[in-house]
Amino acid sequence: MDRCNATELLRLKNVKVTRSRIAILDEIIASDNPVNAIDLHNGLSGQLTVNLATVYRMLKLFVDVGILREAFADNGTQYFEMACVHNPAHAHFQCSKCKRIICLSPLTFEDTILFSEASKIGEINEINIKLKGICQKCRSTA
Amino acid sequence: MDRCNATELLRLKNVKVTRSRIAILDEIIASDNPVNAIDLHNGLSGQLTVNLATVYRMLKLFVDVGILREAFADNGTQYFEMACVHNPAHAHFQCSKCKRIICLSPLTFEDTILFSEASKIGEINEINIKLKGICQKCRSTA
DNA sequence: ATATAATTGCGAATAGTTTGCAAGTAATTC
DNA sequence: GAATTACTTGCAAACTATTCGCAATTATAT
Repeated sequence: MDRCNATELLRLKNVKVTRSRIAILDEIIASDNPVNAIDLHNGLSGQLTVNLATVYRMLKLFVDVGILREAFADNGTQYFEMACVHNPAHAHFQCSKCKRIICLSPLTFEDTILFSEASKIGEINEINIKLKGICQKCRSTA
Repeated sequence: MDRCNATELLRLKNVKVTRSRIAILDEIIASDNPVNAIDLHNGLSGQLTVNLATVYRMLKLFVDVGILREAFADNGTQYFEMACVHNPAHAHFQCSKCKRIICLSPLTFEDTILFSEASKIGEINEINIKLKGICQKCRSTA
């Protein structure tokens, strides 16, 4: 799977390139699933440490400049994912039992027909779809 | 628009019928938009007062027994709506500027084709779609 | 009417997130 | 390469939404 380069991406978006930002953004780029602030904060490997408040500030900044999108909220926690060309918009499935998140295939043009009504109401620039249920594993284990 | 009767609904779901529950449920039934705990707490008219913690407990209970569904989360706040026959599942549009929420038309059978992939992953029992953008009003005002 | 079990109010706790401010650091200019 | 400037960061405290324990209250079954 192709991934973005953190430094290039930051530079491209005209935000200052700092050690901390690269470290956090690298984590997000490397993750196959949406991430939250606390995981990112804990997930820092090795010597570098980034304050949790700073992580939150980064997440907000990254969303503002279009590096990230908010994937979904789970139980009052915000999850984010890359908003780059390598990660087109898609729905998420969450198992209510094991809480596991699965990213579904990118939304297709046909899918967006679903939103024709909404496009009459306004200009859509964010689509958020979350499906909840019981995954196969949990179903067979039950 | 047809609406449920709070007392009947509570009885039907086998949960105890109390003054407080009726008051809160009545508010939700009467609302044309998803509601949150604090609005419900503030929205109590007249003499009856229900503790905020109790409102949260009710919301959780009502979701558990299937009276309510979680409509969406906005900025860390949960919004709920009736899950009865009068209010079939539907997507929500939110204007990022004026924050107004608009309920879209009920999801159709065709819409659910979108979820065929997910149904291979597990049994879906909750669908959550939120669209964000700028509504016509805000666009013309800008 | 009484008994029983569930519900509620209250206060305090918790979790996630935001903010102010002083100190630190990246990028710019000389 | 050092000085300047504006942006970033750490820290501690504030804030918001939500949850919890416990004692007092209340709905239903007897």
